[in-house]
Amino acid sequence: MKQLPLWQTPPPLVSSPPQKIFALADCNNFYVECERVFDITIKNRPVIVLGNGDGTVVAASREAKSLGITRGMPLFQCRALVEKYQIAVFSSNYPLYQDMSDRVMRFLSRYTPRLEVFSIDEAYLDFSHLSGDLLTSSGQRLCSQAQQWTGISLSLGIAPSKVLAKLGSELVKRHRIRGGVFNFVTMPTDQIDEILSQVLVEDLFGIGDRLATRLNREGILTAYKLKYADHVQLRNRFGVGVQRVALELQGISCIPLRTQAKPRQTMMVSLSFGRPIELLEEMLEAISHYSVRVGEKLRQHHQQAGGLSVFIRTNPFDKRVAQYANSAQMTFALPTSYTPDLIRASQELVKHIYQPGYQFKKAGVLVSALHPEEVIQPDLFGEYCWEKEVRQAYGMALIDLINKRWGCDTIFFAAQGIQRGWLMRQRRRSPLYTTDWQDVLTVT
DNA sequence: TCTGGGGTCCTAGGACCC
DNA sequence: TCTGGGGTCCTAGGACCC
Repeated sequence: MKQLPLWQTPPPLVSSPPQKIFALADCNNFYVECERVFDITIKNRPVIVLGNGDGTVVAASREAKSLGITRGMPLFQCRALVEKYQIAVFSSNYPLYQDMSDRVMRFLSRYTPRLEVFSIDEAYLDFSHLSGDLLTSSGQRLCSQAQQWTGISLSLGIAPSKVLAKLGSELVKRHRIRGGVFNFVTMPTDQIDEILSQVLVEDLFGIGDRLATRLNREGILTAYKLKYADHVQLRNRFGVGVQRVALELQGISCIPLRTQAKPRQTMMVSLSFGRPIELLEEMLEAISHYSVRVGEKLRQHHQQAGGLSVFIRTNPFDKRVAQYANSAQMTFALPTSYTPDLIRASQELVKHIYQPGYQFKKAGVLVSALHPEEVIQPDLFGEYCWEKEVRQAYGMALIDLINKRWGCDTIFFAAQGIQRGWLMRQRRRSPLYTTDWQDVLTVT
């Protein structure tokens, strides 16, 4: 007879576990609002913010959206609108946005210690400790205080799952709900279903264009249809992601709150050039320049890279020129964040994939297999040398310090080039109001 | 003339091992 | 002559997110 183990699995809980409650705090038109906090002349004007290289719109104010401008639209397509309606145009100012984001997140963390910073302008909060009748009022207080303390307005969705919470915050924006809160938790099921039947699947978090098209072909057009579709079928035909979304729509939480930031697995610097590059020499400069940026990022996060890859490509939108794209990767014998190592590696890789006669528009350097820098894994063949490691780390720290104090590229590597005619454009960036003493606003 | 940058997760397929 | 099956790891590519 089979012997029972000494320990027994505890019997299942009779009562169901306490309900989880998520709140998604989403900053409204975040980049635009960041600009508006420091420039009152654009409070009521339409505003757009352009992506790196000033090529496309990455954020648009409500006024700009109502004129027909959408996220992702190339600037040249809306230039006429910009002039006609005197739209204020900004290059993106990431140091400013990141700093404002940090302020918002610090503010949110006063409301709950269990907070997941999901993106630069969104965070999930654990609201499970609040009783049902307090959810909406607490949320409203949070929104008005955020506006007051940080200058940024929020949309808050409260629900038993992340997908529903996200949808709630979208509904706040779509219907301009006063108080800034949409609460699914205390809502009866038939009312939720009524709302879900008016939401298209492509508007759900986790369902992009491709999946939406495939789901539509199967007759699943609305969130309501997805919620009540057969899970096993969903999983087999569309993957586990879609199944999870369906369960989350039922209020069954499948995507947990991640309060501990997962260490990054990759880091990338990839930018379009201000003008196309043809010469290998220029490509080597650009790729070296990107490698320097990657090195700074690695050291800032106290990480070292075990692998590195580079890619180069022509402009896929330009049908008149010959197209070419390629990438190459390598592994370091020892993980490194030492810039000369990164430059050497990426230059070697680029030499392998570069082809003359093409007009290159974009390139990138990606580091992978990241390790925390304090973990050292000496290699089998004794290449590791502690003194050398310390000397290199010291050198890099010094360069980083100087560049931080006196400005980016006060000290730079010759490989980065001096003219840098290929650098991306960024003509309309606002001042670094919060991260550079020289740009602090003065009131007179 | 001019079309973003930086990530994550999942899946399928191949290599390898026992 | 007959030549397995299952697990794990890695990688590339696809899909998604903001």
